[in-house]
Amino acid sequence: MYDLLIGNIKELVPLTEDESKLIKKSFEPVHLKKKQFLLQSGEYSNHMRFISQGCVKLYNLDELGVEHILQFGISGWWINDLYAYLTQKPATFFIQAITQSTVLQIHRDRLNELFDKIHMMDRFFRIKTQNGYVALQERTINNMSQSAEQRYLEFIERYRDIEQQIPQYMLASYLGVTPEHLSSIRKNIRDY
Amino acid sequence: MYDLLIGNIKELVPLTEDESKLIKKSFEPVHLKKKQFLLQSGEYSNHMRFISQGCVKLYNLDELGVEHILQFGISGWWINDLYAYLTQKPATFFIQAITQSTVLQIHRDRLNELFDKIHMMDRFFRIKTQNGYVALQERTINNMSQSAEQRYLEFIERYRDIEQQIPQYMLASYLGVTPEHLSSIRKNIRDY
DNA sequence: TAGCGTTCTTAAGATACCTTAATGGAATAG
DNA sequence: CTATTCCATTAAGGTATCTTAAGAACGCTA
Repeated sequence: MYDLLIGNIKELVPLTEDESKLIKKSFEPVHLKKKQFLLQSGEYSNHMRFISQGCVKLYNLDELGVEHILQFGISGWWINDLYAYLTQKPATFFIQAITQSTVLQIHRDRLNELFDKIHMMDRFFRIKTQNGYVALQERTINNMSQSAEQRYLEFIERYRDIEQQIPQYMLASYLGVTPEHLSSIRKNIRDY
Repeated sequence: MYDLLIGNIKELVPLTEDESKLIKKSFEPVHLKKKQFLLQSGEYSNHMRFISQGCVKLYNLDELGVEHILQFGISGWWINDLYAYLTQKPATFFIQAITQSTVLQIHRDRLNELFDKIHMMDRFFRIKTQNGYVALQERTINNMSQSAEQRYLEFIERYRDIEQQIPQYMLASYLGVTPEHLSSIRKNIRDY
């Protein structure tokens, strides 16, 4: 369980054996049943979270109560309401398990200790956040310049592993269209 | 000119006098005339860039040649084709001056030296990127859940200083609508 | 001062996507 | 095993936004 986490970090920065041990000790596992919440709007987000197993979604509700999925997370991904975590303000997002999941989480205080003890942890999160930023930029550009059909086709090609774990209406929410419209897009594709 | 840069860093992390000097020495100024390019698609982006003065835009062109503005940058902001910078692949974006501008830039090699010499530089860019990520997440949510009119009103309230430096058709591009549509939105607002 | 490029506006017709409502199949709970 | 909820599909009518085209206002520059 912890091997996936340490491996994830070592992909980007070097760690000594002692540092790896210290990191492992700082994370605690959380087990989630399907539909269980890891975070709800209004709560405080005091942990950085790494998905060890399963599939979760990060979403918010607009004034009309409509759900907008900002991000999915599967095994090997980090997920959080980063704004709430950084500012220590109440969360505006929900994080909920789509399937039974296991998450490794570290409290902010402990992570800040790691930042001070291990220079490479600062670097790891810098690079990780940079990569996330780049991915989000690309999504933004795609949302601006592509039709819903193009975005759908790109998603299923790129994230086949996620598509197979989520219901279609959640994918619709992520893509920014209604489930009905996604259904009709799929029909058009079937009919060539 | 360099004071703005050092001040920008010291807002987030502490620096010694020596470190500040080292940082200043590592950045070089670039002067841009209106419409001049700082980076063009296809080129390599080997510098991190800080806008000291003026106003620039980061955009790409889609298959039809339509311009999509991903980000504006004004005095005190960082701007880059981060993907191209990080991967050392050819840029897919353009960075172009909207008004006469001054940019301070640092070469990747020199920045990496700073990362090794000054732990706080890793932290600075970690925090800076986190903040950028959070802002981009919020924009993504807004794009998914709000009408063009709501996005326009939010932009002019939040970024009044940018709005006053850019032509309206560029704002339309940033908001993801046509200039004609933005014009009609403004007409509706005038008429209440 | 005239002329030209740039930017903004207006309007008509086209299209992508939404809303609502109804149906049937699949998954889940009791 | 049955009842119930959840999910995907279909279709009709509505709305937001786009496309195209034209003209007006503004500011450079010759």
